[in-house]
Amino acid sequence: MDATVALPRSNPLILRLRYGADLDAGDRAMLADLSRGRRTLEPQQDIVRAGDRAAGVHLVLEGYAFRYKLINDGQRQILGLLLPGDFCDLQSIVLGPSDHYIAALTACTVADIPQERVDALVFRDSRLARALWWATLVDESILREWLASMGQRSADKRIAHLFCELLLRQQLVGAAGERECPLPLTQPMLADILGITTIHVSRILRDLRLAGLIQLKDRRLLVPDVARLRAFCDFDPTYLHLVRMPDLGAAEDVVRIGP
Amino acid sequence: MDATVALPRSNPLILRLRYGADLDAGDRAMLADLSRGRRTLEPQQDIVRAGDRAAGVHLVLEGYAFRYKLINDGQRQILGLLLPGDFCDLQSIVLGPSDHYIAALTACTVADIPQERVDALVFRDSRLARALWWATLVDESILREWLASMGQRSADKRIAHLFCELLLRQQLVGAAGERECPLPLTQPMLADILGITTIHVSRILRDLRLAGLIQLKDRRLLVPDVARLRAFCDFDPTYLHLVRMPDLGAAEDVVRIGP
DNA sequence: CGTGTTTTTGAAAATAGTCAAGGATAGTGG
DNA sequence: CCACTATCCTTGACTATTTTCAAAAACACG
Repeated sequence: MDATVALPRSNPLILRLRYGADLDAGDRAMLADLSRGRRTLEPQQDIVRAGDRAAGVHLVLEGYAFRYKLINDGQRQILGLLLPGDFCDLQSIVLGPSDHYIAALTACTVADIPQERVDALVFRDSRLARALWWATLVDESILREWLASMGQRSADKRIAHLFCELLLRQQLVGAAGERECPLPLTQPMLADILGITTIHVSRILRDLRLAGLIQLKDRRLLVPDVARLRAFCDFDPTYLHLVRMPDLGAAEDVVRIGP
Repeated sequence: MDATVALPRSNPLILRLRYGADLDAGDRAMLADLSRGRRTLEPQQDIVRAGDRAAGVHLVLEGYAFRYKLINDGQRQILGLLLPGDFCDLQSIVLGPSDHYIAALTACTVADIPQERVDALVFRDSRLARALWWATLVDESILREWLASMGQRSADKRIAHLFCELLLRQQLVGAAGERECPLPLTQPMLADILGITTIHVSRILRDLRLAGLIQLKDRRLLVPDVARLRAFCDFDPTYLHLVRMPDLGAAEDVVRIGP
């Protein structure tokens, strides 16, 4: 990491919450302050284990993490991907012991935020509380879209939809270009996201490549024609709730998110 | 709060929130007060439409409702079932326009709660805010379990798991016996919950019946041996978060929830 | 350079979907 | 009370999708 301290400008949490509420400089300072106690994790290292009674909350600052559950005899379902600016387990302060695992997907840095500091934000300051609540509700909304995808979309559209989502979500925190982004997911992991086998993932990715919809190289995804991929899988970003609510103030610094 | 006044004992919201926080009589009175302006809905009638900018929030008091999304050319994925005591759209106060539909499943009565009253609870009173937040987080937890079920469980275990969940959730609000409960879901609806076809649902229900795991009659589910059904589908109710957190006070009136 | 994981492919088997049709059920209006 | 309609439920035969099993090629890393 480079020597000149972490700038609020590039703080992924602040970037993420822009759509959740109209934060002033003081709010942003408080959020930036949450990112202080950072820690680096190896890929595959657990951040939260099912049953853990958390002493605090974790915030992803760099890299990817993911939620998962283990069903039956060790089958893994990945329940969500956590990008920079995403809280891992904000729910634990209210819900108690986690019902699922969270692990680093890539090498990543997370902030460990002590319980009291979160309590102070969530239960006392209503504007920041609202912003944080917004973030967890967007997570829930993504979960609903994944469930709908799993139930109703064919496997190829399911992958395409996931790629559209990841491209967009990474753009939001400045981690992606217009048409390409990091994609540190192996095929076994994609399989555990999509609920299909690794072998099937391989075949479908080949088909998408042959159809000219995507290119994969060096753990990066390139989408030659974003509009075409979106049309293919019927991608509608409404569920990411990136439109600021009118009564929350002027949207001075809203980022453009698409074509 | 004295015993003569309106039914806090049978108020489904109060029953539901027992696990979310330790509410005193005043809290319970406020919650009971939310159930005042009630309205009756026909089956299939929409409560919330995707895109709606809600003027308030809806709470199910009697009957079932359900969330759903429409994908592509009208395929429906059911995203959750709402039982008495469940909020339909608490998220809308923070998230803005809904990204999905909510409709009555059976005839049901809902309370329409104006925005300001919810704001007053959610953003000012921290104990009730916590209880309400807990409820939305349990919803999210159920959603995660459904996603895991969809991705990793075979169709027969998926149905069995859903039945275990419904039996238990209805017991929590006093709507079910030890081994049986209402099941107002048609097979086409089950299909849209489970992401399989109606025909397949029919065949699997027959198999479960033949295996002696369930009985269906008059829109009711009877489970002859709950432990056996739970074992069959690996049902673990942890995800419903029915264990009161230790630091929230004594669990004087916690209900037993299974063997 | 070897070792382990990831990716790819082929062929067989299992699971789930499609098409078609008949029976059951509930509600409607005569 | 009965026909009439619509939806729901069930079954059979066929098809498509996805998994399983097996094996080899590509790649990453110490």
